[in-house]
Amino acid sequence: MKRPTIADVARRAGVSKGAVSYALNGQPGVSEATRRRILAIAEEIGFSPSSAARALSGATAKAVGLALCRPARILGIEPFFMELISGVEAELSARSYALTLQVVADQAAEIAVYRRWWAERRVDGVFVCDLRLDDARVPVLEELRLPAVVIGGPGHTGTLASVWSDDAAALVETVEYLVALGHRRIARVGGLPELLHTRLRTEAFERVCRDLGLAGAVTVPSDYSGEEGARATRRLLSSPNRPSAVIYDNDVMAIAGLSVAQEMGLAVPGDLSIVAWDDSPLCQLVHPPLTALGRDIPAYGAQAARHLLAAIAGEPVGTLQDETAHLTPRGSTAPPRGSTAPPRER
Amino acid sequence: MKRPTIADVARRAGVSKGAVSYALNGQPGVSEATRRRILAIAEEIGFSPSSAARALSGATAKAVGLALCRPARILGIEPFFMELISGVEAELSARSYALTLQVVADQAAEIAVYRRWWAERRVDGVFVCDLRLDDARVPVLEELRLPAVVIGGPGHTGTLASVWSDDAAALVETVEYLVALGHRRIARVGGLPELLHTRLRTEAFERVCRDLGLAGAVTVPSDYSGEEGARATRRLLSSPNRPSAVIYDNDVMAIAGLSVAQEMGLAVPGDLSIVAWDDSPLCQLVHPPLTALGRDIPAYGAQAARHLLAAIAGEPVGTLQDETAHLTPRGSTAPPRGSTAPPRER
DNA sequence: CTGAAAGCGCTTACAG
DNA sequence: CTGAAAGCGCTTACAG
Repeated sequence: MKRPTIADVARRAGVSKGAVSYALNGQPGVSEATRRRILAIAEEIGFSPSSAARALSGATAKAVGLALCRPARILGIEPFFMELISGVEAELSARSYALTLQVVADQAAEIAVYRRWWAERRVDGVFVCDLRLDDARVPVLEELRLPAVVIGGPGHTGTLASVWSDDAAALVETVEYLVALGHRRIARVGGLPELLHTRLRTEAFERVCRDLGLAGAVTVPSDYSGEEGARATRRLLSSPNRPSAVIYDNDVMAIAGLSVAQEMGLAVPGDLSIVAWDDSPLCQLVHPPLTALGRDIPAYGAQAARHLLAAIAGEPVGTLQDETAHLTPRGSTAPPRGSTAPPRER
Repeated sequence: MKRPTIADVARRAGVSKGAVSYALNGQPGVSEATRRRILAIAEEIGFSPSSAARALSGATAKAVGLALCRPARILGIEPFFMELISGVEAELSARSYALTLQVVADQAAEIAVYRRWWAERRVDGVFVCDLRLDDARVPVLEELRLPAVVIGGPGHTGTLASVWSDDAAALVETVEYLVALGHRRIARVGGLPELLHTRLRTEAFERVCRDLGLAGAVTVPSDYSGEEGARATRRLLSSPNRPSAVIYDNDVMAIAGLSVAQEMGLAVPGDLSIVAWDDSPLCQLVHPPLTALGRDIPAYGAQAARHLLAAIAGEPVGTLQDETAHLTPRGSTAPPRGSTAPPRER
């Protein structure tokens, strides 16, 4: 089957190629009647402008890029990215933008991908995930003047646009909730320490624990995998002053932690309360169901996509705050059991 | 920053644009010394050929497409697609191919996406997931002559290339394993009934149960969600002749089933054995860890990608069988407890 | 409101 | 082995 071109449409409509182009792009230069006739013919013969020709004539590539820098094992198990992508897609496809996805091994490879995309004019803009402190990607994207939206923050985004959610506030709320239940020994299994949002959560955790006079507010780092979640939990639970509550930086580690606790003969929530970030259907599949911090990730992705399209359109874009994760109490949290309550601080 | 073009490279190298093109594409027409010099200059000034210009000159778009037709909720929770994408990417990026991802609402939308991609010349080929019986996408792709690799089968792929895995054999192995343990009442919670691989599994299940003289080999359909897995399990376990073993078509439903069993006071594996498809890290996070059918999904994706690139290159490609899922016995399966053994058939 | 033409940045026959 | 040129299918000033 031969692909129809703009010339085919022009011939059948009895107009010039220019007229077809104007009609298709909603530009002035054709009468309303002609425009309608041209559109009908394009539709009839299944014409869509060649994205290559369009991009080459100085218009946009009508594509944006997303590079993901996580090993396959972790990518698969974290619902976050797929949910984010779903939300991004919903917004993009409504405006006929394509999403170009690339899985990369490390930051250097990711930067190389940005440079290549830019040189190839393959994308009009990019999303940046997993922001780090002094992130090397930020100055590169600024230098290339490639429109970008950082998914994360606040801060450390240079002059790039960004969307973020206040994890620190959510963490404080969680600690206060646990303290209200009577917990005094709270620990945390954190995500990758080099990620900014991990750092922000850790700082908020230490601050609120200090403010509330809680001792031993330790954060054990991890790579988000179930194995590390289990290992961290074992370490925490076998320490002399074991915590009565643990906050996990993702759902998978929380579920692993729940297993470990049960394995060690500790009742949840009787002996140990558990809170998971990234509330997902998984949290409700286990017993007891997990108290979790959740928010609408597809909506977050949609927000990021709108922001990026605005940046590409040349609109002034800055920092956009999305909703803060909210706590959904479920069966995995309760007041600490009297018999196992930690000794009162003195 | 101005993007370098082939003319910039040609000028600095003191050769024609044609020579640069030949050098870059490994074509004859330039001496080895000149080629090396040109490549060095391209590297130095960060030149990559414009994908649009390249695509427009009749070369390929250097991109392939993947349309996913599942709701966000399900996409996120199934590690399958992200693992598949990881494997696909590994192969594509090694050959500088981009992956264009699109989430669609239904088959009609998916077909529209294929037609648009084709008309726009946006991709050189596509992957087709979730094959159905009499799948409407197959004749469309044949008509468009858009290179495609169906991920699924066997059969029902028309003249399209495909990669598949023998789910029927894996299912038979699983049933035989359960029967060897002493189970006589085996049920199954299946995936979406309209998907071909669900159908093939169901047929294999019914066949092997008939061959082995097992009664009540029922398959309850589902949408792969934890909720439906839980509902189906409740229904199965409260039937008068409840099964002593259940096979689930994915890991999430198996975990939900485990929860339901424990909720209903049934011991796993004492009162109920559980087997999950799609062995994933999740299966080892729960208690007891789940006996599961697994295979290397990133490798499957890589295989599919190689196959698609071969099809795009015009090589004759057909049907490729990938490894069959293998059963990993873990704590969720055991001989049925004597007291709860089903009455002997007579 | 419409038509003829240049130009985007490549690839690829075609001469030399 | 190299250079000059056509052409891919659009968009967009520029004349009419």
